[in-house]
Amino acid sequence: MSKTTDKGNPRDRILDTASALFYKQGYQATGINEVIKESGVAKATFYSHFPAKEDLCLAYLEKHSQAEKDTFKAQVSSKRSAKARFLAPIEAIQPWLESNELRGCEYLNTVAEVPDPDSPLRQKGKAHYEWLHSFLEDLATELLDSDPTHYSDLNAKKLANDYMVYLAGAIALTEVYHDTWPIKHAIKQVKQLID
Amino acid sequence: MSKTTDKGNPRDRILDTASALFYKQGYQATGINEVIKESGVAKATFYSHFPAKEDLCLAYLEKHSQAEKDTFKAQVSSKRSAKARFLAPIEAIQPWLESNELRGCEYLNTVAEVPDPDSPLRQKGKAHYEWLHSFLEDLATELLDSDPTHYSDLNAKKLANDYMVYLAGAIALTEVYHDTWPIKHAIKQVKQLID
DNA sequence: GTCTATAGCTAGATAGAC
DNA sequence: GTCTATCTAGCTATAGAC
Repeated sequence: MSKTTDKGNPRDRILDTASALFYKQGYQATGINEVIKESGVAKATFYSHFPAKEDLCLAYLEKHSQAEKDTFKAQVSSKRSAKARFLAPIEAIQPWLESNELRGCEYLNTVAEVPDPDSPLRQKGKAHYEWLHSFLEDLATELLDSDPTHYSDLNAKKLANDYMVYLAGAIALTEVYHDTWPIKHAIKQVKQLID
Repeated sequence: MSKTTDKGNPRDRILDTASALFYKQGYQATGINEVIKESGVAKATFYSHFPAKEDLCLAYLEKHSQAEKDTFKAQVSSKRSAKARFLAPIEAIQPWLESNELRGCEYLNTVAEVPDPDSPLRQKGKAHYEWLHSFLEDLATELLDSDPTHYSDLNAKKLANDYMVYLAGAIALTEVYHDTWPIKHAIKQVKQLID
């Protein structure tokens, strides 16, 4: 329990602890005292880094958002063909859901807990989905440009919209059913969209 | 504020109040004291009807589930063609979302707040989606049987899975974006599935 | 940065008188 | 069924000593 053996600076310890708890238990169900106790910092230290609970949750969402963007970009970069690059994001989601006990998406879950659409927390969630949306639209454009004749009846914007709905539906239902069939189905369907 | 002018018996008043609050504010953010105060009953009266907060939430989910089943059934019954009947559920969802300030689905929202997949609350949510799933599969089967030649390349089970993913994705994203484009897109896509 | 103490409030739930 | 009072516990957040 000595402070020196704990990895990272206090702020990182707080954020890592809070991230795990917010994701596992939810925002409202996680208390500040719990975060402080588990991260092993003093109360004043906590409040010097995060003036309020909402700031902590914002930092958690931001951190996960950055990590997910990096993961998606890396997955896409590792593929050569435009088709494989297009499919990379949704294919990365299944193992991610499985490694998180099918707890679903941190942004969808947080949005569900915060009724006010103007809340900074919801704006953060929306911003992440908007980033993903434009990321997928870029991949769709790249795919369509790679073989204009073959994909002449497809539209990049519409394809990206479709991708988003499949993706969100699969994540939400995988959590509801606590079963992977929805994400497996969505992967098949997104493949079929471009066949 | 006199008790006699309040409509309904105490249990109904409690349940109606709680339903509105749970849906609008969320499960964790809604307090028992708030429900008791707003419904105008005594504390002991409340606890005689609902031994714990979870029981109240279960009753709320059950009530909404029954109402939604009735709505879906009525919408489908009002259509003549198998195609219109098939599309009725998702077409009913857009006005429903709009009339609820795009707050989304009570089951998706509750599932997001309750991490334990074995919780009675989550089981209730799952059961509702399973009912809808089989309802849509019946409509898909009816549609395919109505013109076997035309729909020879479709499969009712797969079609119902697809319908479910579109539907859940549209509801979740409509809440995230606080915009109706996802449900509008999903309606178009489900139509296209059977064209 | 650390610690303890605590304010001020609200939560879920219970008890007793009527 | 009604009411008020209250218990225990937890919460977010602040203050003061080191």
